[in-house]
Amino acid sequence: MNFMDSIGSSAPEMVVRCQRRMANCGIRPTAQRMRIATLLLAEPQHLSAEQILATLRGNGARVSKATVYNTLNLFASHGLIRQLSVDGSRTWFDSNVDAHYHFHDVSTGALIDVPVPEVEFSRLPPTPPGTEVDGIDLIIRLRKKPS
Amino acid sequence: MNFMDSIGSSAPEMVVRCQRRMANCGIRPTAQRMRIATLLLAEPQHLSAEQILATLRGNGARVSKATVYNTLNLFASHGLIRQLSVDGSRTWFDSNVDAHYHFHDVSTGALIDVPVPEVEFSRLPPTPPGTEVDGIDLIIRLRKKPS
DNA sequence: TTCCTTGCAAAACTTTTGCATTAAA
DNA sequence: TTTAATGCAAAAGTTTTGCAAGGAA
Repeated sequence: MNFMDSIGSSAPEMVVRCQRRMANCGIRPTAQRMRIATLLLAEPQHLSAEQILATLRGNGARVSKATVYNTLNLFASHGLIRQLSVDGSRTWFDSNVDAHYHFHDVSTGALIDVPVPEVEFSRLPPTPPGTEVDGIDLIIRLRKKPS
Repeated sequence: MNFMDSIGSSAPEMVVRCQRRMANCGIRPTAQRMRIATLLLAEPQHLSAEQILATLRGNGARVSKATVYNTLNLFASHGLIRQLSVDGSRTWFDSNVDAHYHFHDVSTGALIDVPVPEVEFSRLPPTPPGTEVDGIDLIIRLRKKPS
């Protein structure tokens, strides 16, 4: 199976962009990796491993669950994607690796990006001795408004 | 087995306080629940279900894993404790139910409380239509300072 | 050939559930 | 006595791992 067979109906420029991003990390662009990348990196979104597996198989791809997890972990370790823990039930893989925050609608489960400029901290705690800030995970939980 | 047999060596005033807090929620103070409560609610801390099970059994208690999970979920649903998702590997049960945030030291795994007054938001995003803020989960990830 | 990747199945973990037994009101 | 809680084992859900087979360099 070659690359072009493997990527389904993805837009050519997206395919090229994924190849470039993977190459920048020294990740070999195999058929399965390209399918996962062109699906997840197509737009800013949050997908679970199971969703990715189901979508790829629905598109006729031959992919194993192990490869989906291995690939997502590989991508995350190279900063191509980000892993999110929202409620502990499963991991969400976020194609948006720019700094940003999240809304989490508890009633629907929806996860919505919040751009950095929409949040301003006028005060942050001093970090414990010997440590520095590695990143800030902010989840604004939402509920349905009663009225 | 009666209450006094069940609570191990907990300070009497802690036992009474746990009984009161459970009574306020209409939760029956059984032996296992009292042991779990007097352990977890003794101070502000973050414990996993497995840690609680191991500690209680180390203290000579007869408790099952199912009861630990059922009890922790019961406590959480009544607002006696709070569940935290930090890295998706497991759930942390937080005895501090006052509003607060967290440091998470990625290199050690340590979880440290950050009091509300130490963080100030000068800007927060408008909530999507029909929703309102239910709560804010803030985790400041820490790494070892290199120098 | 040599090294890396994949698929499959099994294992590992965390958490939940069914059901008979026990304890509490 | 009547209802609720517990323990155990099994099940369920997610993620990882071992290993043989397949593919790329």
